[in-house]
Amino acid sequence: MSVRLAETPLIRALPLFKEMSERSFAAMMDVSMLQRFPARADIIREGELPDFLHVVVEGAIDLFATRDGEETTIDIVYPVSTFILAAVVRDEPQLKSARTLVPSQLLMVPSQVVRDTFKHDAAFAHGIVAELAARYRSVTRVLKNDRMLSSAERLANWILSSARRSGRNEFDLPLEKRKLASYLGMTPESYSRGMTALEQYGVTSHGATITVTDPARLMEFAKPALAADD
Amino acid sequence: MSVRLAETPLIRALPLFKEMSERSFAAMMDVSMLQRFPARADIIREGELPDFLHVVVEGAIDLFATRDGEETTIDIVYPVSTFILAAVVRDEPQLKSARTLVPSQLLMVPSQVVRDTFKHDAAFAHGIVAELAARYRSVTRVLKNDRMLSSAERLANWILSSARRSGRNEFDLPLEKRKLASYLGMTPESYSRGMTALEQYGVTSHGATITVTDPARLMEFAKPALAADD
DNA sequence: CGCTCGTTTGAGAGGTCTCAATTTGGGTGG
DNA sequence: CCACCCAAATTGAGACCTCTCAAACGAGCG
Repeated sequence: MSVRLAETPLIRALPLFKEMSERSFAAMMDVSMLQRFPARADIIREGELPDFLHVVVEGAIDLFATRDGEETTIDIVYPVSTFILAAVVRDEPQLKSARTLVPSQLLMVPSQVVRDTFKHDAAFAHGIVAELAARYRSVTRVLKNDRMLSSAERLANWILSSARRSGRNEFDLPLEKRKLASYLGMTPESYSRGMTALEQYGVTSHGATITVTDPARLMEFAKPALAADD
Repeated sequence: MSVRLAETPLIRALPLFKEMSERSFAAMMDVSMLQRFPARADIIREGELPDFLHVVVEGAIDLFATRDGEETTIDIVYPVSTFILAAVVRDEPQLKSARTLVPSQLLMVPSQVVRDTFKHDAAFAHGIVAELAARYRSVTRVLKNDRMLSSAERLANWILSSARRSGRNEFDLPLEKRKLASYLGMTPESYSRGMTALEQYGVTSHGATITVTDPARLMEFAKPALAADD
């Protein structure tokens, strides 16, 4: 029920924990857990009160909402982001469920400890604020894209960001196409057709590999004003 | 360029400021402004860096995004919420524009002061965190509704929340129908048709007054699982 | 080698939007 | 106080996007 001493330096280096006092940090690690999960493991369920703040140390997490058996992916988080921070802070029911997309390692800090700590440790509070603000802006962007872009445009923008992030014009899908489709707010069928439609704007796709053959043309189509500002 | 002494008690009582130190509060008020705006006044524009954190002391604010001349309302904030907090915290471009819906009074705190203060004042940081988390959850709910509900269902849920908030089965629209439609992610035409469709589920509408004649039936239609949890 | 599950393709239905015309309602000035 | 005017709201018709349902295809794995 506590993080091993050997592993604390890794965690200590994360932005969220970097500036907090040694004392608070030690106390927090003492009651936290660093745990590994296999792929597709359910971590939390929508509607429950948050027991832990989760930090993605390694892997990838799918945050999704459910209704009538349907799922929609709200966000996908990678190291070293947190998830369900807002629910922890407010001690209110979680608005989304979470599961691992790939084998992952999570740091789990008891909710009550998080709340107690940031009341006293201004540096930790600062880290929480920065993280919360980042997550907030992320959903806001998703909402804007959903509201103002067609599915093909959302896809185009996603491809552009991915290419930019990878630094090259060719990259591999980091997740199943159906998950990506859900994240982009569309069905797998629409994703597939969208991909076909983008061929004329300089995108080719072979299996899980996507290649942007004509970035300028793709940008012209995507009008990436929205996704750009992060 | 500073809030008058006589007005500080009002502000001091707000959740965001209630627990901060007297010293920080006084210093902050000294460089902040309390300002009145007429209806439909532009307050901030998407894409700009935030100069001030805004607190809605009185009135109502429309937060919207623009693209190709089209607007979509992302959120509507009432006293005593803040807006563009995330952009202020991260000192990054604002993701949305803001304008007053009705004559409003806003407290404007210079961004830099906000950032400096919450680094040192844990109680203020706590307030910021709570506010940020609340806004975050709010957008998350909007996104979930957009993704998983039909426009009529979104409308039904909104009516149910409004009725619940007012404590009665009858209430007046607090804003233009077109704005409400935009907030709910639909066109004015769809709003109008949606309203007609809801008549069979126990909703009548005369002018700006909406009456829920059969709450049970409306809830059955709306399946308010999503909007409920605030 | 044959499953199984994800992906693609096809056909069709449905929801929402656009454009246009009409009606309603609120505000202003005579 | 009333008539007018403008903007908002409603109604209608049609198009478009996206979804649903079904079937075919393909890749990975036992």
